[in-house]
Amino acid sequence: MKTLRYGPKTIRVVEKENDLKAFADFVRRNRRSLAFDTETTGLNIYSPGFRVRLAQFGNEHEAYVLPVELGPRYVWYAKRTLEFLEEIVCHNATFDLLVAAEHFGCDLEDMYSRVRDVYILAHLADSRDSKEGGIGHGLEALTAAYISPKVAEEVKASMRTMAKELKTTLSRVWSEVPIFHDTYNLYAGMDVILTATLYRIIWAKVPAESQILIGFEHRVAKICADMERRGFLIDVEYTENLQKHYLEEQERHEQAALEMGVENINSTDQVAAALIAQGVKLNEKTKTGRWKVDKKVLEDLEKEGNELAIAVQRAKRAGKWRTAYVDQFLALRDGNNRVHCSINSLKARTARMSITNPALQTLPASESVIRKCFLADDGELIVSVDYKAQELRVLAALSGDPVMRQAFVDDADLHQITADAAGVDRKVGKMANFLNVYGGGPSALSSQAGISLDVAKKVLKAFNDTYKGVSKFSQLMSNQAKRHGYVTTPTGRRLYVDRERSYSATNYVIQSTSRDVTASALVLLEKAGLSQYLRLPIHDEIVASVPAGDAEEISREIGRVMTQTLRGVEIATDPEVGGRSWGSLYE
DNA sequence: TCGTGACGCACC
DNA sequence: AAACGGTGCGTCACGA
Repeated sequence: MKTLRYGPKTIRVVEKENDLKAFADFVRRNRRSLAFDTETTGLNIYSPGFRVRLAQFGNEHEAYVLPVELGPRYVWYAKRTLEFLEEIVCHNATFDLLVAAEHFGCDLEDMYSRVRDVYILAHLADSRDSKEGGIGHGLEALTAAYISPKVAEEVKASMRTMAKELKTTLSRVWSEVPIFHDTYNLYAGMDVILTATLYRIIWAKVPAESQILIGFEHRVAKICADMERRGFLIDVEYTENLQKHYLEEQERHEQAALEMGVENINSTDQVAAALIAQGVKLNEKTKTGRWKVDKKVLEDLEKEGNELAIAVQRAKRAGKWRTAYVDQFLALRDGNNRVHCSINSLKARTARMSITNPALQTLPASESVIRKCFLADDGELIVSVDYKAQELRVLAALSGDPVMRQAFVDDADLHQITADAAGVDRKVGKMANFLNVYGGGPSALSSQAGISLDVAKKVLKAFNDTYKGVSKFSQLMSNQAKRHGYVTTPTGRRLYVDRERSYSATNYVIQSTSRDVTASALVLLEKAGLSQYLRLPIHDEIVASVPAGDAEEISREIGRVMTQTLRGVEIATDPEVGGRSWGSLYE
């Protein structure tokens, strides 16, 4: 056994099977609670080359590092430990627990019932990222804020030195470093010691009114972890054909652009220069003073028949859709052609979820091509259940505005009501409704709707006159934000608001409460025994794959379970049954 | 060679 | 009086 020290902290590295006895004694002494972490070769648990290298367990003072890469005996000890502990403390539990489930054979549900995630606690304490004036939620940022900036810096620096010493890049260190490298082992051990320490400190930082959310968030995280693990089947043949198609299209339009003097279609500077050389008059500049060459500018030029604008647009879209979507789907699939995205069930400052690798919340919805890459399982169909006007219903519920509430009781057309009140088209009424949820002002409405500033002001005034309760509610939220620096949602979540942007308080509360409605739906669906069908949560929508024979019935059942009542307002759902592919819902 | 800001664009 | 909320990702351009 190798012993390493970092100040008063001790890291013991199990080097031989004989050392496991001491580890087992340590676990018995610390049965009540230990922090757990893994070191792996990469972040994609399901990619063919993925390996788990180390498993670490520790308390605030002492850690044990197990070289699970070296044999099943070490893996067995890690597994038994995870089954034995009364409490497992992690940072970003989903990753390490999915590793344990997939590579140690542990039961996800069993582990999650005993797990506490420092990431979740940190988010409940302050949901802001460091860029938004908060602390952030990463282990390094939390260590710097709550333990010591010096420790955080030293741990980070040690990784850089290690990469240099091994003559490799930071991203490759994790798969290439020798398993018993001192710095690597020290880092691995310190991770759990810091996690255990932060756990105690951050518990105390969660506001009293938010503590009710702790159990809830762990449940939601577990359901999302199940979805990640299940994965989403892709149509490989279709996706490969699409890849070829976009590559060909991209090259063809790039060639056309080249002949018109643009070498790099993604360089807005080059495109602007070429357009000006043609005698085109550009009107708008970006805030850093460069010519603005975005979709709208290019579309306007296309209407005038400008060939370069057409080529640039086509090439950009084909390139982006290939690299950001199609290529990624193929690269990220596992051996069974399933894609396992990462779902962060608690991400945004409003607690909204986010999905990455690939970003399945942001696939094009205007066309079905990209979503057609995803399939329901064999013998199943895609089902999508979304909330009807979720955020506006939540706004009606929280503001208590009688006109808006009644509109939803009557299932009336809220956008038309706003439009009629302002004497404008339904389209503008709809924009005004959404803009109000986003905290937008007259200039935003004016440019978005293509109406004059005066008319935009009148429309917003009409909105405020029609829904007086909403105006009052916005005032209240904004005043609370100014007075305390934060607002609290009905679910008990504290949301800090920038003082100079107090107008965003209403949006934060509405967006966050809406997220909690969808997150509650996941918990309700699991309780109802429907969670095995779930594929993705997309803000106000849940995507599922269900047996074809019972698709109609199951979709209605999912819709029923998801339907909730908030302060007397029904947050109603709209179940849809598609075909075999996800894209079938977008045709 | 890397990290970062700006820009643009995909979604709710 | 005026105030557009929340994400992820690819590329370019630039600087350490």
